[in-house]
Amino acid sequence: MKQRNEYTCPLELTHDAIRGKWKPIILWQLNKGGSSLSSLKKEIAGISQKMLLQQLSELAQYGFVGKTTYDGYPLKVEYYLTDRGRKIFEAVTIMQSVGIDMMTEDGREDFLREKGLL
Amino acid sequence: MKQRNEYTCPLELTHDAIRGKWKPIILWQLNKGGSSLSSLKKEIAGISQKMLLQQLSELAQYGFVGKTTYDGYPLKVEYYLTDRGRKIFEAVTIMQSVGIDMMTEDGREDFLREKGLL
DNA sequence: CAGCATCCGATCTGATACTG
DNA sequence: CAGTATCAGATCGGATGCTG
Repeated sequence: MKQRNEYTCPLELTHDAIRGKWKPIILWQLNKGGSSLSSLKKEIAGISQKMLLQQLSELAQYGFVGKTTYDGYPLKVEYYLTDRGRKIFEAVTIMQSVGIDMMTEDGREDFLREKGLL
Repeated sequence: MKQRNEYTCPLELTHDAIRGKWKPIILWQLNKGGSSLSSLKKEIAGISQKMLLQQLSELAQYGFVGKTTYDGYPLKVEYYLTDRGRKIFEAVTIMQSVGIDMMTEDGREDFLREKGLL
């Protein structure tokens, strides 16, 4: 993910931080509890391992996600939301609720049909 | 802005809706009150007219932004936040606060310096 | 002042194959 | 199971010039 060279306000920074296609869903899943790479992959339909790892590491860079690696075989790793991750998750919650709003609003059937939601 | 062909959850829909580089800042500005194209352009440093118009119209498609056109010359148009826009703005507020968090947290100077924030 | 069209380089994403 | 590398197509964003 490319970031700006310069930020004029904090909002831009956070926006960059959750820009990726899968980030909100990853945060959503992680909020349910720590998870391994493979479980996340199962839970998030359509994501590739590359994308999952890439976006996880970006979320980690911004301090939204933490990671615990356990020794031994088979390899085991757990990803989890940090405090900051839980805070940004509040925004994700609002997004979810607005999304439900859009999906259920009357008079927008065409719009939704277009998007494959109906 | 390209959207998915199919959504598996409302969250994805909303995420797509605010994905663009300038959308959160536009929402932020509009929350201060209705505004014309040219004022927005002045208020948002670095945005081009094309991007501004494009993202405004996408925000309008999702029902976050409304638009009033007045007759006569010179042309006059006012963009404003809808109710739904004000709701998604709550998420933007959280993003702003998390951004401030990241900017002011101790021990991350290097990270922030990298991003041109210090 | 508001808005549209086009061209082009920068980025993002996904598929695939490979390593510890 | 976890993670990395690479390559190609799709998308995005910015500059510029034109219209009502």
